[in-house]
Amino acid sequence: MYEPVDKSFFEAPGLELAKQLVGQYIVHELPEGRIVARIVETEAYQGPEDRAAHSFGNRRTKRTEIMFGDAGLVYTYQMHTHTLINVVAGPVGTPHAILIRAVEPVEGHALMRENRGPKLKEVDWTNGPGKLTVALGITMDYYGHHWSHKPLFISKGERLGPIEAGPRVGIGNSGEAVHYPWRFYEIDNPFVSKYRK
DNA sequence: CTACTGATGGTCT
DNA sequence: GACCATCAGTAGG
Repeated sequence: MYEPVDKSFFEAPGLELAKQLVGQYIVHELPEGRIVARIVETEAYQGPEDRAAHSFGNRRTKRTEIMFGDAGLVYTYQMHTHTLINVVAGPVGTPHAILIRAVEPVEGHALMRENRGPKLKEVDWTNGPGKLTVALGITMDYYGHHWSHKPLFISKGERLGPIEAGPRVGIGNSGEAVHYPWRFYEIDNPFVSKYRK
């Protein structure tokens, strides 16, 4: 069924990996059941040159430390009241990361509905980086986990439609980096967090 | 459909 | 004490 990808999957350069992640499955195996979701939107953050990255200028703190480690590690962090989740990219010492911005439910719909609340429509369960972690049951405890290991892992999926590149979301004060087209998403997929004019 | 806004708490200086 | 890689709500076209 669903098996983790090989560790070597994560060795691609940051921008390449961000594109390749679109279409892959995130699988979370919980005692209550299995949740599977397809990645439809990602963003690449490439410290130390990227003003918008937490690791800009090789800033190395308790929070960013994991990005200096192996590709494929899980980088979680808190944004206001939400948990956001990333895939570490680049060789050891290069603090790149890919933010998972939106996914599409594949399996475990009942669990996701339970996690997000019975009043919400399915499209609102996972169409944003802070929403999908709640839906999938992902917490800060996964900081430093590896995406090739159970119970939370990336599994081979399929690209269903063409993807498009555009500027990243929510990084207002980042100078030139604001315009870099480092956001990748499946065109017309209803779970993509937002479309720009 | 878009645009704006208040709530929110962890992290870093 | 400032700064957010956000969300849910509301108001209006």
